[in-house]
Amino acid sequence: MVLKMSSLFLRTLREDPADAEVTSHRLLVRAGYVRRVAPGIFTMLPMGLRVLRNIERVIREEMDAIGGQELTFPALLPREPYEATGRWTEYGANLFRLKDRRQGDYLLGPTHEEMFTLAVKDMCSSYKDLPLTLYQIQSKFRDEARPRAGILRGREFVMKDSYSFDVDDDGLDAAYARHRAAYINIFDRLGLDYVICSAMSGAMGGSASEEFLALCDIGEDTFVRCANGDYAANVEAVTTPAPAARSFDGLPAAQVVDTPDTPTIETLVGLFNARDDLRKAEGDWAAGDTLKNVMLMLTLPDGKREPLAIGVPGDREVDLRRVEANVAPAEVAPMTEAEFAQHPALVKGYIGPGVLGEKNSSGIRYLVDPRVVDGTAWITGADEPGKHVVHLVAGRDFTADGTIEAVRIQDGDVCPVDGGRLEQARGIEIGHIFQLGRKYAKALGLSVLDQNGKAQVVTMGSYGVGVTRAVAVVAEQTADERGLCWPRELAPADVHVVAAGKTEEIRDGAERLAADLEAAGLTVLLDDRKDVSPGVKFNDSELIGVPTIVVVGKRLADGVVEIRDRKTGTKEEVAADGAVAAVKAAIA
RNA sequence: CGGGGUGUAGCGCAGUUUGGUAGCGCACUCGCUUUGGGAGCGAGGGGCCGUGGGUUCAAAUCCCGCCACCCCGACCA
Repeated sequence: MVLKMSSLFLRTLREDPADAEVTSHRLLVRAGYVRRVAPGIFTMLPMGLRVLRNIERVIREEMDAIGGQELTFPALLPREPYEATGRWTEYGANLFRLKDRRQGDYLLGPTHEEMFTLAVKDMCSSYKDLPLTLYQIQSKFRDEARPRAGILRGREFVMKDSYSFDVDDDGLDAAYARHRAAYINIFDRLGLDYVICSAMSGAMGGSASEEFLALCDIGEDTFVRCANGDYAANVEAVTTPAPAARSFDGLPAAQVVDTPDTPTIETLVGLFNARDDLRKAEGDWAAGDTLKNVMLMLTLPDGKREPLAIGVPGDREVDLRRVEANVAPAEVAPMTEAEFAQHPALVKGYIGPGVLGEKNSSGIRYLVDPRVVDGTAWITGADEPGKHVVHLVAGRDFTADGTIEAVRIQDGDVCPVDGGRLEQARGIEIGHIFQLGRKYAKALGLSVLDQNGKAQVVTMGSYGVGVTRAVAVVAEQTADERGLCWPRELAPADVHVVAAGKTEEIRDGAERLAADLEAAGLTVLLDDRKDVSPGVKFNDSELIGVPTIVVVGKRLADGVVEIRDRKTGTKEEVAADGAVAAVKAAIA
């Protein structure tokens, strides 16, 4: 195929569009791949569509390779199935809802668990029909509060979603593993730099869950990884290795101390360090030796509110997103003054484990950071104005109701796998695999008969790839200061032939070469525009980002054309009559 | 939903402070020249200046309201 730029529906922009900030958005618009229609809604122009289709092809090949069967559900869906699973309301404002002329409720599908589940219910009734993996590549609709970064986060976007159906948990594990391997193949073939992160399965339910995050500074997800490369996790899902419990032997008795004028943890620690009689066994007291108790309110799905106290080392902040992930589906907010007032046992600024806990005077559930293990000694509030308690030992002087991952993760935190140092990085979620379990099958009545003729609720896995997003992420990761720079597998063409010069010889030579390359099975982008100077064509070729560029120009008279590598910038002169072979060699 | 910013030609912008014929660059059309890194000269076409009201002899410009969009945050795949 030869795409002639003289007639191709393509227009490059000399200047950056004013509304584009991030690299991929800027370049995809400038190079004529996409156009914005409305916030978070984009048109794929011919060049953009070619890249999108290439990504889809890679995904189809890998999904088919693990036995996935492709189908397509409508995007316009009736309310009822989503009512049955509760998502008509639970999905919230992000769901595009609409009415038909008879006032019937419809929605634009944000994801299709319900439809897949019902389709399998419709078609399958025996364990012999399973295992089964179905997938589709289709437009999804989510009414994002704030679409951003061009096609990176849109309100309409193409997604590959697949679902596995198994009779038992072993089957689900196997399906999950197959998808994981397929996703690794997909993202490797897309040439992406990514990590696989442990993730929370969240409100969707289910157990195992991993996210594929493409490394990217403009990414919306923060994750941590171990410097040794053996661990990566979404911040919500990071687990803190609990230190071994220590013996109580030889620990001083707890002691209540007057602590006037200690408004901050620093001043508090300073006071204790200044008192010889309150010395720590070794070294000085530090902020991390204090136990800070943070009061929160949970809002449960049924609307009930419930207080929660969280104890963390004083040098750490509480990360509400992590708390929320761990108490899902409840929502979390700091306790208000009015709510404080309803709990007389709480002395603001001096709250300690003395009153916290379901068995103590406040009756408030008390969860602590995993670092608070038996045998650790703390400085914390004494539940009286102006007083703190020191040498308060966990397991001896107080017991919490449990532990919770609540502290904001910091660089240097300990890796739960090998004890190495964790570091934070930003990423963009391009794939997510997780074990849904039986939630949807149960809600929609999907079961099959097993060998014994007994009905078994089917267990499901759910696996997604953001296809539109992948276009942006690949652009983001590969672009340089000159423009886009596609990996071969995804490029809108195999080779970009530039006719640099307006003589008939040059134009004919370029057209002949394009035809020869086409005959050799390559897709060719041919810059045959007349009245466009070579400089413009060179710049456009670099902006557009086809990986191999062949310049047919003044040296054609000597029987020579130039092959350029877009990524490295290297140039090589080859004989014009051997150009096809040279290009094929460059591409291989 | 909170904070900030911007709406003027297809794109990028000036003009608004101090009211008085709507401009510049790119792109587009025609002619001549030019042709290996965003060519030159000449001649053109294209605007309800986001929107509604108000002030005024006169509003892109001043006043009030509304809307849209972008960015940051919250939220979310």
